[in-house]
Amino acid sequence: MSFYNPKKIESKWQKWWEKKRIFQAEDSARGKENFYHLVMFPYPSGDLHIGHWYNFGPADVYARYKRMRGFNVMSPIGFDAFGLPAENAAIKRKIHPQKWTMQNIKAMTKQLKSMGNSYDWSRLIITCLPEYYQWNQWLFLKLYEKGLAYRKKAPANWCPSCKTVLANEQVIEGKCERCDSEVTQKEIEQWLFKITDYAERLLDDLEMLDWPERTKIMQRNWIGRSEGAEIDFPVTDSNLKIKVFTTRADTLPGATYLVLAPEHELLNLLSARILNKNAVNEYIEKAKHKSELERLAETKIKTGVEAKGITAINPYTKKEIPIWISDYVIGGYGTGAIMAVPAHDERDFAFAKEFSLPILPVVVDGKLPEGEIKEAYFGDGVMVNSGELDNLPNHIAKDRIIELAGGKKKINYKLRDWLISRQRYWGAPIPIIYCSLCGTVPVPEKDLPVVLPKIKDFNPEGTGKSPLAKSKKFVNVACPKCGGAAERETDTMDTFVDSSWYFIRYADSQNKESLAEEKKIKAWLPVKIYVGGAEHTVLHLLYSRFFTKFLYDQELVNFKEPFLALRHQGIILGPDGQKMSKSRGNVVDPDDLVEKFGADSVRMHLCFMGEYHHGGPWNPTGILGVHRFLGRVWKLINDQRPTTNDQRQEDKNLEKLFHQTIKKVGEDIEAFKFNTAVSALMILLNEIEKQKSHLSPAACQIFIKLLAPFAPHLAEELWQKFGNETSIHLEKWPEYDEKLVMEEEFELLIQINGKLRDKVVAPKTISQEEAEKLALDRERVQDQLSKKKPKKVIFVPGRLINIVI
RNA sequence: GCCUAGGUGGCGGAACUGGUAUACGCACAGGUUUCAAAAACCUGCGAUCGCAAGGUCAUGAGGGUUCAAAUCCCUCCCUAGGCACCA
Repeated sequence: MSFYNPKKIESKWQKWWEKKRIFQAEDSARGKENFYHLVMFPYPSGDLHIGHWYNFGPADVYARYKRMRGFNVMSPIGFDAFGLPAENAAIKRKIHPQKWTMQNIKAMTKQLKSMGNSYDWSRLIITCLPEYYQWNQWLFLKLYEKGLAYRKKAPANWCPSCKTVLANEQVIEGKCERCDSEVTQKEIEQWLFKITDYAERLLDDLEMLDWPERTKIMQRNWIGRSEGAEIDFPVTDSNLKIKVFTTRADTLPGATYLVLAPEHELLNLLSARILNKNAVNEYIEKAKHKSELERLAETKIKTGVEAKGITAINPYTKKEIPIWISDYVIGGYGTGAIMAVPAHDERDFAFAKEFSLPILPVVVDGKLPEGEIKEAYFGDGVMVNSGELDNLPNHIAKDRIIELAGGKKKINYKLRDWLISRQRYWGAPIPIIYCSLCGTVPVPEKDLPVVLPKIKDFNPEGTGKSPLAKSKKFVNVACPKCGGAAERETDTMDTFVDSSWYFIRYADSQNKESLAEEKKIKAWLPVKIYVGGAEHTVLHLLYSRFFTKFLYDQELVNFKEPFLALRHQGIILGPDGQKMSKSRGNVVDPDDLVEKFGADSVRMHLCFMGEYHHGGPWNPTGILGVHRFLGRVWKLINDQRPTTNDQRQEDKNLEKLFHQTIKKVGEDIEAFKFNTAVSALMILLNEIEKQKSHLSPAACQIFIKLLAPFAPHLAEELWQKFGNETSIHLEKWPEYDEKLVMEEEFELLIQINGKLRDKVVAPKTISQEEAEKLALDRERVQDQLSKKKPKKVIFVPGRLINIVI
């Protein structure tokens, strides 16, 4: 008798699966429906951590289950290989980003293979290779062609000391992470994708997705549709107008001043008329030192300055009102200016209080408040202080006011265009050439890819440009139009561009002629189920949806949404309940666990830990439970491996439990409730052991099959010990008998006044009369009743009877 | 401040549509086995009163609805994740 030794069997089966190409997905398989199962591809940061395992392990349980349910499953894997850490490593450790990245990929591939997941490695994608990113560039050109890629000045975090652009991540409390000097905003020419053109569709199509409701809500909020009106406020003694967006046009009569964002263009146009130029400029300068988040986080104290010398006219009341500047108004949202109605908006109210500005109520519920106004009123009511519209309900007055003020109705979105320019080396070059004669010229398709050149110096250049700008060989190029001297764009693309379409590439990852062959796209896409972290609820998922819709419009794909179903895994914290990090020293290394318990135990423990989307602190001893369980399974099957002509039958109750377990495990995997599926298997094993009876070969094989998605190596070993020569993972999932799942008897609960007093076994179909009789005959019930008459009897068929006295 | 989840034994967590709260596992305690330890196996394990039978109390706190509430409603407290003062 051998002991369960995962080390002996796991690598053996991993190699066998690879050799036999068990998990390589054919583009079509006879009689089988294609099923595209996808996990979010990892960034090659160095080591696979337990969080990766938590994402990939249980997701693979699902993939294997689907395969056994008769689907032709494709489960691909790859690496999201461009990004900031590689460039940081280059600067810090003098190692080329390419080398660093490829080293990490090599190490992580080895770790990934040790998990024994059913990946189709033949479809591997590495986004930093030209054969991948040329299609990034190709997509850029398509977007450019359709007017959806454009260039404009946009702010970037700027460290004046390092003379470099910083990512948000590199700004720590408003300071540069390297040199600690204060970060400011610098306006530079950058490329953007016009995702806002798709706002409506991105919002509407959420309806058709099987996604977690909270993820949909977050996307809806991010897109942020609001219906309102645009109203022009003429500037006094000028032809200029200040455009304002409002959802509460009914409160226009109460707009007692305007507030402009510090970056509002009008401040430049009218700077000559501003009397307190110094104070205004100082305020604008200060605002540049705040990140948008900081500006918006200052909830209580409002700052601002009046632009003295310029005023505007309220287009409804025709009254002259002052113009203020404050950073709680954001340039990038709406029109960058608001009409302030302190009586009916909380923020305006706080601002008006701070600077003693007039507060004029125009909508009241009941009668006009007397004396000082204590808070803003947001509800509905009737108009007051509004001239001819007085006494009209505000929602009726709204349209009249828009009309009278010369405004027009408008739908506004919070969503902003997607800024894809990165002033960095380690990314896909943007395929654009600037010619002094021809202007902006896209690189012709035939010249793709624009290969990222190998350079040696990754330190910032000092002008805010990418380190690529230092490579004369790269920059200087002949204009594709006129042949004259021209220069290449030196910014690279946001890595989110790479990950916004990678799921399509898996359908045909080796294709050299196109992004992917149409036939193959049709065979596999859209993704049936996508599994990954909740940290991607907005950006990655929204960008992927945008790309898909764009490709749909170009008739390059035939589906509108990339991921039909979505599931998130939770975050595993360190044993101390804190986020895992190397500096805290609370990182759980999956390699150690695999070494000690085997991959099967690790993945099964991750399944068993708790609800999949919850996560939580890592329990260092908990894994022993499933490890023991697998050892017991090993012993059970090995001990009583019977001959194939064994005709023994299980006892009735055990047979019933088998069928119930088949049902439960299948349904739970389908619902991503891996924890209760594992528990059901444990209950079944406990019962088998309790009975101490030998199992029939059929029962043994059913048990192994149920275990196969969770502990694939162990299951394969036991399966083939039975004399089977084909992989268990291509076997059919066992069926259950609906009749055997049903119970004929149950424990009737007997309650008195809602308290449980007794139980009695009864047939499932027992009627109320019978149940009542049964209950009232019980001694314990008689004692409780003690001659009192039941007032009321509640009977829940198949469950309980409650006697109220 | 806003949005979204959550809060159940010593711990991770179960609990269908409101119907046996604490499944399954960890830890712990006692036992079997052993020269011994480990492993394995068996038993016990929410709190409290009781010799026991059994009772009473417990799902963040407080109220409510109901024959019956972890589950539904209201108020409050705490934790996590997200955020964009969005006009």
